[in-house]
Amino acid sequence: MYTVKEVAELSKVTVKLLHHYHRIGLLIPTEISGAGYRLYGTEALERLQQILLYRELDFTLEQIKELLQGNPDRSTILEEQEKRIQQRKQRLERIIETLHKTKTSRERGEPMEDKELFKGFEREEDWKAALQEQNEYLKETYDYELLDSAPVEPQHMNEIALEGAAFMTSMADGLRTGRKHNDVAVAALIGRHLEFLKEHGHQISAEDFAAQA
Amino acid sequence: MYTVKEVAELSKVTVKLLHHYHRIGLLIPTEISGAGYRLYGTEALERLQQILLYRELDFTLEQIKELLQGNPDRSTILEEQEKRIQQRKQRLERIIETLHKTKTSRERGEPMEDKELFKGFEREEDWKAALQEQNEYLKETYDYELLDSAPVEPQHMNEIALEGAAFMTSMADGLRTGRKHNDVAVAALIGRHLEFLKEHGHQISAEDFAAQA
DNA sequence: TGTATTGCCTCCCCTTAGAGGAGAGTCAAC
DNA sequence: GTTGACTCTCCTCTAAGGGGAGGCAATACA
Repeated sequence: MYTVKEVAELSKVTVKLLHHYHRIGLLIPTEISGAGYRLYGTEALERLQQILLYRELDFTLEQIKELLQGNPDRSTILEEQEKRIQQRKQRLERIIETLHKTKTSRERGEPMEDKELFKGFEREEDWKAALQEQNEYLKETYDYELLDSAPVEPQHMNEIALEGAAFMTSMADGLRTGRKHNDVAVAALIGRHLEFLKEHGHQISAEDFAAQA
Repeated sequence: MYTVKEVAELSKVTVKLLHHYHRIGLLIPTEISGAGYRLYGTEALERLQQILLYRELDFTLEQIKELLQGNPDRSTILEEQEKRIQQRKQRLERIIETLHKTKTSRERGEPMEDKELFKGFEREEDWKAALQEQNEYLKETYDYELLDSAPVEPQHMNEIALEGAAFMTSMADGLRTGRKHNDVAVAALIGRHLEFLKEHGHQISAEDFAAQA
């Protein structure tokens, strides 16, 4: 059992926030001591983690409350949350792209089109639609190419293509920003990539991958 | 010159927000028409872009105002903004990491340490410090690890590293500029890459390479 | 030329997600 | 038994807008 201050330190939030979440019924302490002190157990901490994740995704506290009460299946929630965070990351990537364009066009003295200035600032719904479009485009070109090789399920291939693209962009980004080869983020990235390949039947040893890389 | 609605559509914000930014003196229209209509020119749009970027980085509007008035050098601002966005992206990556850990430890039924639950939720300053630490740690372990594997000639490794880097950058560049997978330049690039690998004793068939790619 | 629609304005109040602080009780340690 | 750190409730304050009313302005079209 943790007190407010302990929870606050553990989760890097303020005590005020815990009060607030209690008051609005979003995170009720596991137990209240005789003196009225809030005491939180592990399951409350887990709930707090969920809350903070959802908050990171710009859900309102009201929405978070619903999400957490309607759906008791934590794994599904986690899946969803990851998808949304990935989307958000991609949005940031797109903003970075726009930033780059702005910088280079400015160096060259070429003016940018006004509407170009705002790519990446779409609301997430628009953004989702745009992704959808691109996915379809990929599927098409991808299917076309595939006629020469083995037939595949589009669903499956799509997944692979997306993973690959994500991997490449992330790596390229790392190179561009001078992130070191031994950075933890890079290692994690590669780890996931290899795991993904393995899962999809293209096993490759870390050594071979390293040699090629 | 654009009216509020036009600017709103261009930049995907609401008219209300433009009113608001005008009222607090953050974004003053280039001109006010006889009837009191707000009219925005390109330089106002550029300022709006800056504002939205800073907002994305969680600066308060007050801070943004200062940043934009104190420093007239747009390029420096852009540089800074990109750094911060990159940092933010890395923070998201770390959160994703934590999410993954939570998921797998949950699948295996192993409980997670309470404090582990909150990695990635640090405020950005803490977060920067943590990254620094980890980098150093990795550098150490990396050197350490290398002792166990085969000794290599730096000359040779260098060559390979250079080829690899060149290949990656070229590919990344291609992706970024939307060059198609079946572009002749890409094919040539891949051809050279495969040949290089072969020469250096890491033969890989075109099929395997394609599968992995 | 009139009329309808759409767009714009100001003004005022509402909301969300907390932060700040006052005043008072509680706990642990020396 | 006192002190210092911690906790509680209650109240007010803030930032960043959103909603809507009431009233001009501009455009479209018949």
